[in-house]
Amino acid sequence: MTVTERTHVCGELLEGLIGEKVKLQGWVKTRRDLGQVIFVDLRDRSGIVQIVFNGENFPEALEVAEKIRSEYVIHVEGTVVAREESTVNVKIPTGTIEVMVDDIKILNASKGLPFTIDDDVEVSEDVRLKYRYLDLRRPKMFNTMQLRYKTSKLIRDILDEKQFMEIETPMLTKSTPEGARDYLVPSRVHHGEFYALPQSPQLFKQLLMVSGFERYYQIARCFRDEDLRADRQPEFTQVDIEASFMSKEELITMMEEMMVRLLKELKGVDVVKTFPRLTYQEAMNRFGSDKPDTRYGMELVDVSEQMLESDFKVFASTVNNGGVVKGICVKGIADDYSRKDLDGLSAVAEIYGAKGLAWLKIEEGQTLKGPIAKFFGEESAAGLIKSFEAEAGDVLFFVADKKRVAWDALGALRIKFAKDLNLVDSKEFNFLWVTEFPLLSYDEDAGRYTAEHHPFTRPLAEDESKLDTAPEEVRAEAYDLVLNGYELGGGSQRIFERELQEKMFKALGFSEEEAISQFGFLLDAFEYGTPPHGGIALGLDRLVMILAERTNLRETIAFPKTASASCLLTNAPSGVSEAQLNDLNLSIQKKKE
RNA sequence: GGUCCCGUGGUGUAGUGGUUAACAUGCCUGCCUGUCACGCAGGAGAUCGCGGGUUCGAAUCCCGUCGGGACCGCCA
Repeated sequence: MTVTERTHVCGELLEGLIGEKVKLQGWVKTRRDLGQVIFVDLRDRSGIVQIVFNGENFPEALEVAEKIRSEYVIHVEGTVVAREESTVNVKIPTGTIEVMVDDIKILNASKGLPFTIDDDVEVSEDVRLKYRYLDLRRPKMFNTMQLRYKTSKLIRDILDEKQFMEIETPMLTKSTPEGARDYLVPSRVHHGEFYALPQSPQLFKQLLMVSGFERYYQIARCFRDEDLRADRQPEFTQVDIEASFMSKEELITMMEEMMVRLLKELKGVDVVKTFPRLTYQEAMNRFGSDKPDTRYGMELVDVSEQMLESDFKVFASTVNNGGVVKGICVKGIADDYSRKDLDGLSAVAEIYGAKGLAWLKIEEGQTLKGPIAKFFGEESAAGLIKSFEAEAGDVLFFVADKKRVAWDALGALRIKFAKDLNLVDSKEFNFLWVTEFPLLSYDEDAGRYTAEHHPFTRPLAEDESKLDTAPEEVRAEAYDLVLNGYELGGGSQRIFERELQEKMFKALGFSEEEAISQFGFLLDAFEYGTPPHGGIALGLDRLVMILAERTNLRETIAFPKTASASCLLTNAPSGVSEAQLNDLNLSIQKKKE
């Protein structure tokens, strides 16, 4: 037979076509061989249709059909026929019809598969990644990739409506200090010199503002050579946005509108039009996180005051030495957690540097139970119960330590309980903004201040004067967009005056020469009429991950890296030839022991 | 750099000191004209990631190593 193009796709074949001759191409999903009749579920991107080979009518076609196996790609020609009522398959949309095949050609055979192409089959992730091209055949993966495409398409449409222009920026760019470790690319032309892959298009997008584009965006690939996490890949995609003459409020409103539309059009979910805002301090104090998940309660309560006079010396002395005592109340778990279970939770707190995790069970009649209960008299027990709004059956957990440790440990414990107790509704989408981040934080190892966001972030106007005197008190005009406990994106108003930018570099411990050699081009640009500007960058992979209700970034990336940053499909990274190294004047040192 | 979990036919699991290494599914062969996770009968397929140690004896215990995963550090 001569193979010509297909006339229809599998998922579209409906009753209206009964009696018509059709040509189909696709993959064999399953084959059911009953001897003189063979049924095949033929799959293409659009769906599945049952095709039938009947030895009575078309013995030659049946003979070929006997040879086909799962995932063979075939071309078939036949007639659409209605199924008898008793043989209708209600599980598939095309279940009322089938195609009686009169001719078939095998276009490409398939070896035995490493795993079945089916959403319900559990396969370990290393096998999936090695055969990613087969993994992506699974409908769930196809749907996620489609969701990703629809997300970026909709974002482009929205930004286009608002007069934003997508402009590409270099992938081979300059390595700069600050921030994450760079991926370096050696230069062949310039002996001993390197490009860096961009950690973000930050500097270029600011320069585009100087150039007068006013509204820029880019769906940009970014690279950071740091260790991976479930929600962190070494290369990832940012929706990078920058606008001139746009206030923080205008930008926030625009982003809120964008998120509302994404949720509505992609998930059919209505979310509140104005997102709650928390200052950094408030987020940390209430949730122990700068990206809090507000779909559940268990907020942190500070009981430092109450513990000043406590008989429990560990708590009292911590507060007297400038530390804090903070706690959370977990509702109704007293009967389900044994003393051993509760003691075991200390390990969670200890990861974050806490020396321990104290707990108290609340019993009927406002009494406390637990190893430290004896330190709390009737009055202080009542005080604690009131502070936590606790009831009988609840358990209180306390961390007494430096503020940072108490935040981190209790914040993590809160997340753990939400997960263990199944308090999280994956159909709920809670956006919020976190504002007033500290501009700088002191890095003990480096012995200097580093930028909390990045060195181009504008300090809040009222804090600007403290840049020289009390750098750690300066707040940034920055805003993080948080969704369900994930940092979706971060943005800020930028410094656009040379003088202020120089001041900022100075606060970061740069000498004048260093600032000029690293960022001189930016400082120079700021002297040629730079508009006030600001912007934001959204993590597209994370956004899609949450929309797809997944908890792992690899599920939203077609060809992701493993936790050790390798690609199991291509085996990258890998060695290169001597000739390649010679071109670059590079040699490989022995590994340090 | 660190802590923890996992590694057993193609795939997913069971087996925690002596088993013929079990089960499901997939694969192969045969039979079957209405199946749709087809069914029935039979068959092949695993030196238990790798190396070393303990032991009369190791898939099982110990050490190392490699690979996968989660987290801490790191991630402007």
